[in-house]
Amino acid sequence: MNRLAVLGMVKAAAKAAPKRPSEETTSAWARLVRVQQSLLGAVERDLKKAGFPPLAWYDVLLELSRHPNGHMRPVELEKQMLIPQYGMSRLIDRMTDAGYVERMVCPVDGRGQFVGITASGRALQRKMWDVYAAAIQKHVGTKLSNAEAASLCALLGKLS
Amino acid sequence: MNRLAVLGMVKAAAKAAPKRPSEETTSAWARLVRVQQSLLGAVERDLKKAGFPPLAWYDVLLELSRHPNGHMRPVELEKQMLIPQYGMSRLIDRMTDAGYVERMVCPVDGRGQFVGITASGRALQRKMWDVYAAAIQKHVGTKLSNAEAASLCALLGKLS
DNA sequence: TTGATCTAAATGCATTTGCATCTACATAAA
DNA sequence: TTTATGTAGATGCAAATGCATTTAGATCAA
Repeated sequence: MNRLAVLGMVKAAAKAAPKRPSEETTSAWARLVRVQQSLLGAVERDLKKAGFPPLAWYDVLLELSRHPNGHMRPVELEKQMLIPQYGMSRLIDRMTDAGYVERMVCPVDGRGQFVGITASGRALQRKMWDVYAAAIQKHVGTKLSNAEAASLCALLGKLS
Repeated sequence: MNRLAVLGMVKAAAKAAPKRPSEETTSAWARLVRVQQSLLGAVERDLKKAGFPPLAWYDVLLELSRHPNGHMRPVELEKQMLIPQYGMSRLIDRMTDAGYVERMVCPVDGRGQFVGITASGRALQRKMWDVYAAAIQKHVGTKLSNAEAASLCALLGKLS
């Protein structure tokens, strides 16, 4: 964990230097990085304190649980979660060892595979959500009105 | 790096369950995590592509360069950057090996030390800022007006 | 077909992170 | 003082990550 992205001075920005962000842009960036790091850290700590695995595991379980038969291709998961290929491969290793997912043969592509969520994976996802939801509420819900949350969401949407 | 924080369903939120975030809150959270991860990844890639070390190094250099004599206590840096003590200790190791900072004795506390930025550290900070600034502009500046950036910044401020 | 190229996934090896502990000095209480 | 407790920083070891490469199957062109 790290990401602090503090800003460099913007003094020279006025003199028509190309590609220099405005102060508003720079401040927004700095705060985005800082706040997200701090919130994410807090949420991860809450999960760990409750005895749960990291958020990445939850993300995998949720993705899988939302798919038709509870299985997806690793490639899909990579794209969805923005995790590199080898990272996903090993995450699946660990979650398989823990019994929350299982590797299955992929009928449509001999190179590929399906990763399926197990019953205990579904159970874990539900239990984690209790804690995760409480953490989101504590760290975000109590600090923004619904209207503010909605506009934050909209602004962030422009950055995608 | 990972953080995807997808949301769990909020169906039950209406029935007065305690501590459940609203949909607005949950969506804002999900987008915050996702967008920040994706932007930070893009910026880090830009830096690496330009042959520079990770953003954390820049953060250290900038902090140091902004302080009176170019030095700070490691503890201060930890607090500023939200990095754990052992993480900072090792980051300083690496940056010292690379010649960008140096450890100095701390006159006011025999346990502690000062970390000072070197001339080549200052030079690196300036060169990195060129690339970093361009990246911020590309990934944020071109997507938000100054007014939007300012209100994003304000909303994020409420989350601290 | 056959060979060239592309894509899915795994893996060896080096680097980084996390955790727990340790050392050394500081501070405060007896 | 002496002793207990607290704080700054380093470090051994295990786990996770990043990078480069490999294997195996798909796809496409000749």
